[in-house]
Amino acid sequence: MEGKQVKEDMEARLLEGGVRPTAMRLLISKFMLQQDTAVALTDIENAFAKVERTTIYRTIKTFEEKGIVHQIDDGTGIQKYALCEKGCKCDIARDLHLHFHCRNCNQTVCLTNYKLPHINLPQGYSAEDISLVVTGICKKCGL
Amino acid sequence: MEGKQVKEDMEARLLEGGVRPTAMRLLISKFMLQQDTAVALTDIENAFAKVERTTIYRTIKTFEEKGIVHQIDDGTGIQKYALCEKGCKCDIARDLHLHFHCRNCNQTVCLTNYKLPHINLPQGYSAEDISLVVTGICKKCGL
DNA sequence: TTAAGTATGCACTTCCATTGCATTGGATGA
DNA sequence: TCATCCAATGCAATGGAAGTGCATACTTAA
Repeated sequence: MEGKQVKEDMEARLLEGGVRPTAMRLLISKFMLQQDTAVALTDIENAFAKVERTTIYRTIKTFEEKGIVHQIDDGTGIQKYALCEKGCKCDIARDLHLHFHCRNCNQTVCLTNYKLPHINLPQGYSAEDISLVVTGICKKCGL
Repeated sequence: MEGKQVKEDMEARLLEGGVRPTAMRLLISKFMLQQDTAVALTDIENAFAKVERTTIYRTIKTFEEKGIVHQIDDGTGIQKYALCEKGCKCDIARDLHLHFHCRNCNQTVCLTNYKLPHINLPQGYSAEDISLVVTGICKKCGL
């Protein structure tokens, strides 16, 4: 029952984003929903051994274009992704948030409650996107 | 005369950082000093066609370890580097600054006058490094 | 001048992102 | 129901950048 609910939710969300909710896409999006950290392509690949890398790659790209996931560059050089929150428009002031990368466990999390501070820019510069990544030791590793 | 001054300055700076000021290292550091944007390995490689990639790579790594340059991850997936300012200890509150990446000209600059705002973290998390990159249109491209 | 340690050059590997093309599958209209 | 079309998926291959092992050249100090 819970599973079914989740499935329907994700399905609605994909449709809303203009993405056809294929089995593959539901699978991948549900997987991402279950994670509490940002995932790399390889993570998804490992979770679904049978699925082609390319498929995952393109699925994620589609999600990204449609605003279903956002990309995170945590400084490791490996692209990570996390589901956007509901109603997210990736608006700088309202939706973008802080990311934390733990150098010990190598995991990256979205701190969605920690929005970006206001940032001043020199005259003539215009901001379209902001990436704020704090690196250090996370709660789990810091004990 | 100016050139000589620069050379001596850089030499002093390398020595200060505990790096032997070889011809190669002076060359590379001086090149970086002249740039007003962060440079990628490839940029340096192109500037000095005769020099081995690996040498540049290791030179930069050395610089980075000794706190002479800092690495910038501007979201392009390509590592960029810029000289630290004098007296920089890469201290979060005092030295770290904002980076701006222009999606038009693809250049990344250090806005050293724009220090990082204070950032709150959830209980249990500790910050060691912060990367703040704003993407958008720079002054030159925005006209 | 020689020995030791460091820096540089060359060749090679690995990892991940990305693309082209063939194939499958699902929606749609006849 | 069947034919058709387009989107999604799978497979193979490419490309770009980071990184490493080893041989050689250079510097410094004894």
